[in-house]
Amino acid sequence: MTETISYLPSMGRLLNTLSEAACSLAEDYLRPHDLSLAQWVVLSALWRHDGLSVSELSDYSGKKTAALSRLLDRMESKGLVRRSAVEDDKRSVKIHLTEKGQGLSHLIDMYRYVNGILLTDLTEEEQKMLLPMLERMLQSVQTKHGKP
Amino acid sequence: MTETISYLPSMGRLLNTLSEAACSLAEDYLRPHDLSLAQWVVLSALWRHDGLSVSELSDYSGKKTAALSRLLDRMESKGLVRRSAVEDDKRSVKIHLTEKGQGLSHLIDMYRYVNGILLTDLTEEEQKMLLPMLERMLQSVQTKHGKP
DNA sequence: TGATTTTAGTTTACATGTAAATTAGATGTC
DNA sequence: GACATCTAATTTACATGTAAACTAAAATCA
Repeated sequence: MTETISYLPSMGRLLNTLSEAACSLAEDYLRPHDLSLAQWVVLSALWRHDGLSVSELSDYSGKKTAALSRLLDRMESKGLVRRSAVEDDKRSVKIHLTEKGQGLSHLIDMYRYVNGILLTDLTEEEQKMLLPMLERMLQSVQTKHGKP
Repeated sequence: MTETISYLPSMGRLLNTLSEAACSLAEDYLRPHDLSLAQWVVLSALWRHDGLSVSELSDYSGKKTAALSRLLDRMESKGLVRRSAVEDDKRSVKIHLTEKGQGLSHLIDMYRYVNGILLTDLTEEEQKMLLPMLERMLQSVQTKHGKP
């Protein structure tokens, strides 16, 4: 590799790179605990509110139920969660933490670690502005995609 | 689903959601042209500078060569690009656009479409601040991950 | 020059995401 | 009550990303 190729600033590209870097940081943090970020997201929902259904987990995590199905398979065979039937509705499945899953609940603060690093070099003022800006951007995009 | 579950604001989560939403928008844009975003990223490098090696493509796109190898397989069988040997270095492989690949070069401006939507609801002033803020965040994260 | 180390690319194994089809169980309407 | 429709979850097929092993070729160096 000799020269770096310059390209026009793409906000999407930057957001994507930044997001992936933040995810890598989270994965680094979780790796010693043999947990993936995807699994952490599920656990973080259950730590706050055990016994959610798959659909509720989907709403919370933004993952499709198809993705969750398989993810939960792995988490179940790792002994992190347990599926249970619902009396009233035989289609529905509730997900419960096992002791092992509950035992990792101190990791609920992982995102603070990532937050801290992300915001290291921003002034107080910038930090205050950032969240609403990102939320407005998300709104704009979601309006164009799926929820118009 | 009855109640929405509230959770503390995680910058990583927000960035991730935003990034994924922006990617979905890009995929929507590209779908009619039978192109994935990953493929577009490769093509966008080649449109600017045809005949890059796999390593150079990796540097440009941020993708690992392992990921590129298979991606290029698919793009090759779709007739978008062509691999060619390098005289001086038999290990190296250069990637060239085919006519079909070249013919899609008007899509190089796709990211402007996404940029436009992302920035719709930000003031001029906010837009000016955003890029440097995101770049500083990226710097902070990369310092902690892999490039310290 | 011959052995060792680096480098470029590929391959393999696995985790994850999406879309579309499938299954089983509710619901609604006549 | 019977049939049509909707819903919850799963399954399947496929694209993509990572890490680690592998291959072949170049570069280093003793």
